[in-house]
Amino acid sequence: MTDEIKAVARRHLETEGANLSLRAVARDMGMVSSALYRYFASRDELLTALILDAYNALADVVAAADEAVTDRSRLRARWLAAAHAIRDWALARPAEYALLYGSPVPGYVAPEDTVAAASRIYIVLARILADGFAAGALPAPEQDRPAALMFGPSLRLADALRADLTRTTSDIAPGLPEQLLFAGLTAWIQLFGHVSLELFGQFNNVVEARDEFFDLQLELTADLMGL
Amino acid sequence: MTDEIKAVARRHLETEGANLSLRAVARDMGMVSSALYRYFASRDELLTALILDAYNALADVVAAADEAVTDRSRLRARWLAAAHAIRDWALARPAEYALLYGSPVPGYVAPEDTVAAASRIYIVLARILADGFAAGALPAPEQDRPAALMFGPSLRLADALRADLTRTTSDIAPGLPEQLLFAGLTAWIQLFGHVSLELFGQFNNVVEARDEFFDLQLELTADLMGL
DNA sequence: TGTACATCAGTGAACGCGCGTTCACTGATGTAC
DNA sequence: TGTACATCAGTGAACGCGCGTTCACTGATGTAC
Repeated sequence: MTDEIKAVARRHLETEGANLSLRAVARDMGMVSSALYRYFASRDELLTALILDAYNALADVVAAADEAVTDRSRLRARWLAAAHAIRDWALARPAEYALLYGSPVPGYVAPEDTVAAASRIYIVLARILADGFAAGALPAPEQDRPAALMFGPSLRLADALRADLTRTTSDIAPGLPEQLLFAGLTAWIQLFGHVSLELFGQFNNVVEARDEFFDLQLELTADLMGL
Repeated sequence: MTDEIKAVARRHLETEGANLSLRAVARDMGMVSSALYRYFASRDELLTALILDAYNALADVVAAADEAVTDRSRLRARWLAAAHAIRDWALARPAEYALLYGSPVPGYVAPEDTVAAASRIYIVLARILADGFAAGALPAPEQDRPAALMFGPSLRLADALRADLTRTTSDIAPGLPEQLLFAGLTAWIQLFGHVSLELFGQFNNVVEARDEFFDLQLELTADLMGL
């Protein structure tokens, strides 16, 4: 029953954005609005449930795409599969993607429990790098490989940033060198930046062949990480 | 007078997001809500005016930052200056940035005239590449330079994408080779992706040393374009 | 097999609020003669 | 210098709507004896 409410609410997100209306949801279900309070204590709680579900659905989809690459040493294939899964999911459920990664909903503050769900996807992505590092398949920062680009003498990490990377590494991918995490964050920005710009309409009148464009961008990010 | 209304409305955007309320704006100005209709025909028209102003303000700031580099051949400095101007502006006016580049406002459709304003900033950015190309200061796609990364044999541009690039080039930076535009688009995604993710809270608990992080990302994008 | 009772999903009315937009109006200011 | 008129910024009431949340309630279903 709460599942049905959430399904209807998700449908409303598509047209109304995050201005989710309890009454409208109830109306769509042929119920009276107060009936929803048997299942959710407030509008914000319903919104939180939707956000949690979305984070988890996305993480599931990405983990499945990664795990579908049975030869775990094919790091590049794993990255491409995971990234495609993210974009496909986002294109299929734009409103839910916007809920997670779009402009913050005014007046809504995400409760603590969303943090863990939000980081699941990052753990999946970081594992690709961590596996590669453990297998010795990623280039060391010094080597003359594409990924080495960013670790030239002029690109020393400041102490504060190094501390961030160390902390995030221990949260998400214990043992991963900070330079690899940095490369991963760069790819992350490129990936989510791409999907967000595309979804939020910034590609209109600029790039229409979006699948091809995305594929090329992905190859770049894979090079950047040395996959 | 319309300026004062817009100023108050901008203040409201900060707290309410795009759920801008005419009545609230009027209240803040000590007026009755219907008085606003002497200046704006509807709520959407006010929103459009705010969006236009924001696009123009951002483009102005970026153009000024670029032009402050008096030696026009210092392409890398010009790119860094422009990019910093974008981020600084976004951090100073997060709500207006979100209005332009965040999730679309449900039910609001931008009228035609916003398109020209929206592309001004791209013209400024593309001019950096165009100047560099005209001066012969940018590496040819074949050269063994960082920017050449993305034009290896495995990264052929599909016809549809090539057509997009040609069209966009003629809109924004006539004469610019499509490979350079592609590099520019990649940098654009990295830049706006970074600013959006940062502003929309995705860096929380991940990267706190954001200025340093941004600087490093920018160096990367500059390398990528061969500046 | 039948009665008494508890559970609990959903109802309907109400509270108090906010919204965009319209419309006839007031009343001050400026202009023309 | 003084009167008549036009302009026009802002008013106030109203329309019709939607919202989240509360509360006492109905009435069907299941359980206990």
